[in-house]
Amino acid sequence: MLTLDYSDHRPLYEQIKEKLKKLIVSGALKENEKIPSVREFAAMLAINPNTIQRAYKDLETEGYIYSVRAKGSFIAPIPAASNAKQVASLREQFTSVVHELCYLGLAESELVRDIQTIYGERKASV
Amino acid sequence: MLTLDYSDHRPLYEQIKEKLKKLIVSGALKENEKIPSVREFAAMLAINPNTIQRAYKDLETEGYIYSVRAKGSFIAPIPAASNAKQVASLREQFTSVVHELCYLGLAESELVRDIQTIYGERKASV
Amino acid sequence: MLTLDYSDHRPLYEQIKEKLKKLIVSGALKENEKIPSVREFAAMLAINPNTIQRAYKDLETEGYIYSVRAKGSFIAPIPAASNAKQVASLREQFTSVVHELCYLGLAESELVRDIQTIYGERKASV
Amino acid sequence: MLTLDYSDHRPLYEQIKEKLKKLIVSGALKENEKIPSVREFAAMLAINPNTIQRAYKDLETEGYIYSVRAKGSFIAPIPAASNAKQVASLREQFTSVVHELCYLGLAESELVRDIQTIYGERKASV
DNA sequence: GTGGTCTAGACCACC
DNA sequence: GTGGTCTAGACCACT
Repeated sequence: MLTLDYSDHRPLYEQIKEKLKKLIVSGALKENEKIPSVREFAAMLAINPNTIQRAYKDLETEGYIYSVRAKGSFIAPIPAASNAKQVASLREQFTSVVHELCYLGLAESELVRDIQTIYGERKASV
Repeated sequence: MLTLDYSDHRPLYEQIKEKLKKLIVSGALKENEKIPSVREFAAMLAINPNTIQRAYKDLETEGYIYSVRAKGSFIAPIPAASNAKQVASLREQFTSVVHELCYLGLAESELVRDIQTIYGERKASV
Repeated sequence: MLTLDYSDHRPLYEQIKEKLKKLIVSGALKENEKIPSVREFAAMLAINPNTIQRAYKDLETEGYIYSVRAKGSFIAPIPAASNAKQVASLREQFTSVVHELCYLGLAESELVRDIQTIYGERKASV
Repeated sequence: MLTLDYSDHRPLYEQIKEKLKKLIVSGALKENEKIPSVREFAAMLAINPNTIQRAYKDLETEGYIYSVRAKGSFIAPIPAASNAKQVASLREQFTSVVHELCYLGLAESELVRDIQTIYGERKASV
């Protein structure tokens, strides 16, 4: 499902969070789909279950997954009303990265094309 | 010139690097412009000169500034042939953020407009 | 493991970087092999741990080693896609040295033989 | 004739030495050709004549140029018996660079071709 | 015990 | 005065 990169300096739970989040926002994991249990996942990655627990808890707080006691954890539905704070923060990150790519000489058209591709995929899958 | 956030968990030199980089790529600091000396900057921020030294050294190896012994440190000219690895890494970050913003429901047009604004400013300043 | 030359005008951390790099590219140190800890190495060379830290950090950003917090530092796997800038710079150095050796009258065949020996060893060890 | 790079961390006289040496070994400057006087050269580069003096003196010691009092400085003839020490040092540098390029995955044939090109040019010019 | 950050203070080369 | 190196010693996060 995903692989760990020990040469990455971030804590393991952050890596796991990020990779799961990517699978969710990219549409690879669908609404209400079941994800592995904490213990299962920990066994698969050969790490401490607490690390998975922490990642799942954070993702639940951020609204990306939900857990049902004795059932397991599932992908949350796409939020209808988006979190304004979260969007603002991401948009700041977005403009920052665009500034840097512009500085490094990447063509504007390439970025616009990337955006169209991403939005196109999403529409198609909905 | 810039302020430090001691509640931020990232190292001080990373914060300094990031903020200087933003000033450079946004065009606020021009080619060959002198930036404060190591000691001067350290005094302004009330931190140890070694911390500034480290930030400057890193920015120099990344190609954003250059230092001349006994002269000072200066903004580097915009790279003609950009580092392919660096661009690739930033572009990955870009698509990742766009995926997330798309998931959260931000309109495609907003992002495209942001890009046009940023590229427009740069053209205007050249 | 290696010795320092205090009569050399270059900084200690540069000497350490260079010698470790030679051990890596010559194949004396294998992928994922553990190298001495920062403190251990510093004690062996009778220098300050910060100097080793600096050498390790530089080698990590250059992609020759990787460090894992609370685990140690290790030889990085051989890069699949090599850094174009780095190769270009080394190749320039290469042609420059060849020009000089040619000027000094060294036979072309000697250089070609050296190259075949080096590439032969690598193939054999893989 | 040559340009200075203030972002280079080496002393100016070393930069000048290196660039002149390259012009000599590459054949761009021929035997007994006159090179600019110390004061002329210093004026051209807008630097202190002492810096040029130092570069010329070093190049003369190493046998690349010779000076005639009241006449000027000239390119020395190609040495018949080469300095064994110098060749050995360059060859060490050579094998070191080749090892690194091999490690980074550059094809053996590319290096051999480079050598053939360089030696070919020299033969043609003699 | 590991890598990593930061401080304080010294010294060097260069100009 | 500048950038740059090195030391000594403290503290942190993570396992």
